[in-house]
Amino acid sequence: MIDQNLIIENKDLVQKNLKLRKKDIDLDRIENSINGFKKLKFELDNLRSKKKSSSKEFGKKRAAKEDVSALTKELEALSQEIDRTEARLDEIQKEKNDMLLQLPNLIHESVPRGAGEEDNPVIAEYPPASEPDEDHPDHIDLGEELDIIDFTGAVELAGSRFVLLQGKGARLHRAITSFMLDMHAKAGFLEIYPPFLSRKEPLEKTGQIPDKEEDLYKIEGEDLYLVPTAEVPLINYGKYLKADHSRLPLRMSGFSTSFRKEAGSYGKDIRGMIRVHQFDKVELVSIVHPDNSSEEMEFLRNSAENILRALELPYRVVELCTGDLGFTAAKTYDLEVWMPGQKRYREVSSISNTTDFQARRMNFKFKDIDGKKKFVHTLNASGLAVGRTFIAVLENYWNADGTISIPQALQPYTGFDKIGG
RNA sequence: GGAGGGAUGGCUGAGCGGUUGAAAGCGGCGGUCUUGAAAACCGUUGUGGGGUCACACCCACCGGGGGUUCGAAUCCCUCUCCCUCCGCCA
Repeated sequence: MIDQNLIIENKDLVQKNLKLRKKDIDLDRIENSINGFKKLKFELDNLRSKKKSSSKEFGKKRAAKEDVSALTKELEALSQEIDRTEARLDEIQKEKNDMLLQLPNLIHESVPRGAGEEDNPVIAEYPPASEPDEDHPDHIDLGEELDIIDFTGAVELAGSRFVLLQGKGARLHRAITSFMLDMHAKAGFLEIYPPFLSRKEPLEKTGQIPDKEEDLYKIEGEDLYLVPTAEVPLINYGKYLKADHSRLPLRMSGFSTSFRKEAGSYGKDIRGMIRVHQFDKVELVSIVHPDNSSEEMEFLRNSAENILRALELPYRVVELCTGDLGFTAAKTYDLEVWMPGQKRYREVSSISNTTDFQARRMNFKFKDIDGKKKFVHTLNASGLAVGRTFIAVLENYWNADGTISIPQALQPYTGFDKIGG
């Protein structure tokens, strides 16, 4: 949520932002709604004030055994008027809040202009040493040949867009998770193992609801959803920890299996384990002083890149342009790993600064050194998506003899240095 | 699953129909004292909204929602969550 006063005081800025995001939202309507709300709130407060003092007077009069019938009538009438005004205010407030929740975050001024994905500039590139081989096998071929991925078995159990790993495949996948968590722990992130189910409220606070509600799995008959990312429990947990300036930045790493319906991506990446309903991800989250969020974003980016560097995987860094930026983000970098089997780069991490957008939604403030309460800034980064990293290892470490080498850094975790052969 | 008990400010915990936004203690902040610190003493200290250049001031909030009443933290209903005991269980 953005500051509602911005709509009144700096409507041009908000309007420009919407234009950059190609969103068509009627700001005048929101402005009217805000003003209407304020006016009615003022009226209501005055009525309540009157009632309060009259009620006190009533108490005194009755104690003094004075006649109270005129006052009773007056108060009854006042109460009725207050009820009516409250009802109207509730309505207008709900309407106002609904509209405000539809507004995306303000874009950071450093973000490049562009219409969509195709305009995202590549800002750093560490390409593979050699040219891609035309008939390089992909993870689907490799997984089946080496008997470490069973796609049809997974379909039998859970349907399409699920995957089942076995033997060394399952162990490599687990090793990647442990490796990542250890790296981040060494860098000072507080490791968190969160619940994989979440009540609705935390999802609203971090902005998945309503923006991405159709992508969430809901537990029938209960107020519980499967989390689409550990960002939800981690950021919300950050607030629970009650930050003050001496504890910032608060850096957490969290593992969670993530569940997404992938609604709206029918036909996209249907083969393989690139886009599945259930995937593991190590997430990084920072809660910081508002002055430091840009700097922190670079720190998170570096933390995520460290994993790719340690695994010696080719990758590039892309910055999302204005037209491709997510709802809550002021600025986003994507890390894309090279997948020689697909002959293209694929996203393994998304690093976003959501500035005070989530903080406002959840009323997440900290006590600054001057004693004032201010909104924190929140950031999140994948560090990294485990399944896609697994794919990248298979495809990049494939040898011409059909085997797959294990990256040096992972060998202490897998206990073997090779799959197949 | 069965039987009870509870939810009050950063924390502990009083209040159980009117002047209580809420005692007291702890913690936090400021000060006196001290070479410095501790202790002691004095003062101060909830959140959100409206309002203001900033104050002042006004309103709301005692787990959520609803009700009774002129008036509710206090009474009634309901939901949620937590705790204790028993059963079951990775």
